[in-house]
Amino acid sequence: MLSRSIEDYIKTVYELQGENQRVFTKDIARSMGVKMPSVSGMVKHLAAEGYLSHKPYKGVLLTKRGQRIAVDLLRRHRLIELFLNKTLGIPWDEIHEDAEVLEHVISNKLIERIFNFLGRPKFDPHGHTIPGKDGNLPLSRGVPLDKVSEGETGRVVEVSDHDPEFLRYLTGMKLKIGSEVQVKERAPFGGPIILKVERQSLAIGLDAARRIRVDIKKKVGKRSN
Amino acid sequence: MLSRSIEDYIKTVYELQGENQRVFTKDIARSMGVKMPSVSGMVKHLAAEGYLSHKPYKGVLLTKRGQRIAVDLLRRHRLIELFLNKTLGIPWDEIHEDAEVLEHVISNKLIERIFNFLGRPKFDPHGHTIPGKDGNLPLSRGVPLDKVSEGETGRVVEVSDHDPEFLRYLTGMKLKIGSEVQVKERAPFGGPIILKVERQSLAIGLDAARRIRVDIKKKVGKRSN
DNA sequence: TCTTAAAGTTTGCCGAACCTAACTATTTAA
DNA sequence: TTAAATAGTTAGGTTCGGCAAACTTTAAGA
Repeated sequence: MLSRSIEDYIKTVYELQGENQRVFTKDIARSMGVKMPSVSGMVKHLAAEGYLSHKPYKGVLLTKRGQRIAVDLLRRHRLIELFLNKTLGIPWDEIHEDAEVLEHVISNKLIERIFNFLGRPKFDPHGHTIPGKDGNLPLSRGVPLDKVSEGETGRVVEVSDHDPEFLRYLTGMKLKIGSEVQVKERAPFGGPIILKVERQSLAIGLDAARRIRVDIKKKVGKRSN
Repeated sequence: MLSRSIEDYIKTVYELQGENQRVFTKDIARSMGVKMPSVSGMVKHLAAEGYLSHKPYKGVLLTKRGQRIAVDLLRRHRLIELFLNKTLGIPWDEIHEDAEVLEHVISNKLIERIFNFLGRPKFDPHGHTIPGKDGNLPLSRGVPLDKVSEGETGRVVEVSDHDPEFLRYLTGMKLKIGSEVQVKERAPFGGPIILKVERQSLAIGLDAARRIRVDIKKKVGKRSN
């Protein structure tokens, strides 16, 4: 049985490493709220156990074994979020912290019961894909909103879940999974993106737009490319 | 924040102390699966923190403060059991171990949400009363089945939840909360009790009978006492 | 190139919660 | 009443996960 702490380190590296970029001691320390020597020590341990590879002074990279643990945690996390949301009606900006704790302690048996109870779902309340029991993580749908060109219309399919403040901001603007949005205007020099949502006009910052993924609606009656 | 370990010690003392009898090092050690020196050490710590009083060589007793923590845990435990049973349909012989872990990590906010979701229930799936948020523990209903006289009829209202084997034994005999039972015969010298359940005759050992509480049905047309 | 700032590591320490071994108090029974 | 058995405690050690202080490596700029 892996300790809570070890699981958290692996998870943090997974989140920071993005598209397989090396992850540095300082970033792990900042993200976990511990000091660098603690990270150095744990990294050495995790490397010895084969969860990640470590080039001293050059950062770490998860091994297959480490990846698998991180993806399993992600499965747990997302199923727990969906479960809390569906049963207790806990809003999407409040489920993350509870799931953060529960993902480490809920038994596999319970997770599979939850999975079946929820009807073997594909997405969590933020629209994130739910990894399979086999460790397979389906690709995200859609594209980041900040990549969408003027005039295009799409449906919100996924939003970043780490910052509750951001989720409340979305809620305040009536943006949710499934909302239809049209990009009316993209201000230059990193300026806001002007959206049309439910006949309302709405300005949204670039940082926020990057955290929203939309499925572009194919224009009918016009061929693209 | 109390550690998992501290909460478990307090809970164990609570369970062992019954009607305010002193609890001994050996019993705590056996019940928790640790060695006696670990208990001595922790007891000293818990006494210093005011959770229990300790007379060396003479056992411990929870203080008001300790009692309160134990009862809060009991509330959490029972609400979690009921929640898992109601939502996921987990049978009564399997909910205990999950609840055992979850009671330590689920936030108060989540517990109160669960409480409301369940309709502010009074009993868990084993018929145990659920303590209030204020630390008030309602009395158990009914009387132990081994105290019921021959000829009397009652309804099962509560069963002990610690031994899954026992719960499966009850399930196998179609005994559940709400079952109507009549004591047909009580064998002498600690022999079995013969019950009538759903027109079936059924022999049940004294140890089992002690773990079942029934609400005696007042005989109509006859005055008692 | 050389110096300095930043990042990373090593060393040695701490507290929590466990352990074994050795010692002490209490209870029991000869 | 006293010896042995049982229960409890103390002393000292381990592992885990964290820390500060001191040192090393790498990167950046003069």
